[in-house]
Amino acid sequence: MVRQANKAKLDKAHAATHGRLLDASAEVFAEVGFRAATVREICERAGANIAAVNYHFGDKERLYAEVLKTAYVRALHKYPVDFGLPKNATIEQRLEVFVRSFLLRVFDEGPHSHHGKLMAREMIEPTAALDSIVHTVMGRQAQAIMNIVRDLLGHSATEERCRLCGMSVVSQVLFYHNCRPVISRMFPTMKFGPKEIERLAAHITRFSLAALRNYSEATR
Amino acid sequence: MVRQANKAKLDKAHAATHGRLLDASAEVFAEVGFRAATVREICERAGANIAAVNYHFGDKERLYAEVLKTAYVRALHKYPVDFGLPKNATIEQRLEVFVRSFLLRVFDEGPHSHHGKLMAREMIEPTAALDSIVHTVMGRQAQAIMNIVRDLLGHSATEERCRLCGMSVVSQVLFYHNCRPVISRMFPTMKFGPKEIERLAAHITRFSLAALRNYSEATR
DNA sequence: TGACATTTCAAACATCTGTTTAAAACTTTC
DNA sequence: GAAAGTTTTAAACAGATGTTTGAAATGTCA
Repeated sequence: MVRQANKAKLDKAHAATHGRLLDASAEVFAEVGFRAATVREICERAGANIAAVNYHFGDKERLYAEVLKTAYVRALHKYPVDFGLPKNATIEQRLEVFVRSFLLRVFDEGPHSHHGKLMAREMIEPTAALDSIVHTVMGRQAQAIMNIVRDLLGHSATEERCRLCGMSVVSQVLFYHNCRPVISRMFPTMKFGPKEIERLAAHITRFSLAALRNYSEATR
Repeated sequence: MVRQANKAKLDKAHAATHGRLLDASAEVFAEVGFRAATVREICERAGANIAAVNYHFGDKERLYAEVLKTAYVRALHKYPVDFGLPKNATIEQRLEVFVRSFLLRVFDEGPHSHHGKLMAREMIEPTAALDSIVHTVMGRQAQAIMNIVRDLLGHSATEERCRLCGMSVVSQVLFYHNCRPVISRMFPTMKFGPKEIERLAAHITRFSLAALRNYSEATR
């Protein structure tokens, strides 16, 4: 039996702990991964009881799925694929904007930004939550870079070639984020602040532009 | 008190289980990662008792460190950076050989080849074992690609530019391996057999050659 | 053969983990 | 204000995990 009447305070309390659990668990999941994260640590950071996760989300796995999805959507909303792109942009601008917003998205580490770390872990150890993401939000990103690449290669380029070249662009962005443990051990001076990210964006755009413009002429 | 005398059978028995433990644990560590791997599973596959890991290696962590190091060294020995490179090779050949042997190394999945998977996990969740690897064996690889890049960019290129371009090459190789869960979900037809790896090597070499040859002319 | 060393073994230990439970605290509704 | 519904709480549960232990088995060597 459901009561439709006014129950503001209860709803507010429910939403409050629900939200605190989401925030806290996003933090913990990003820090140590799904498996190593404990519901005890999550609940402690959320200021909630040990049973809160099961009461509000059913189990740890469904909590994680919700965390991953919202982190992805939020990051894509904060840094859209066409972030600040002028109406009649050149193809060079389109590539640069794609690369820069992608970098900003994965490197963003604000209190509500865990998309980069969470996705990096999904790459190595995928969970069930990854499937729905790939086939919904991620597809649009793939289309965006494929269109840019096709315009640069010329429309006679095969689908496979566009795909490979698209991945060559994407790979460069992900490398700096996902392989940071190795990079920072090998080049300890390398930092990843806003200024450095801008330099990275410039390099990746330049490297990729040179490659795509001269791909057909390059002998193997 | 140490006996120096003939103790062949004991030594053999020791070395045998020691080796079986290394093989079995390499398998398990590669499959599920350090944390999710259980010594029970490892010992079962090795046909050894639960206490074998602690007796032979002290603890799980030291076993892992030995597994990682030997896997890396073995892979680099099987596919050296200059794998089949002729004496007076062109710069194009040097790049292609670097890319191909790198791909073969990370994608190799024989019964004794877990280097790729182990290192992919190290990237996301580094253990203490990574430090020693980076500063020994990995440094040589970095030098190899840096030399190739410098020769292609011209010797006036700055150290930072060579570093960035070197990483742009490396990133493409690692992407196809490390991000395979996403790739195979997005493009289910894509396979990674020997033939496909050869095509990948050709693409990455071609893309990178076009980029490096025209890097200085590319406007941003 | 018998004293000693090494390796293997089954069992137990201590700890940690996600989840469940049943009662308590709180809120809403009438 | 009392009944009903909702959320929180502390405690317990059941299973898994790395490690330890002390005895048994196996090998070495004088």
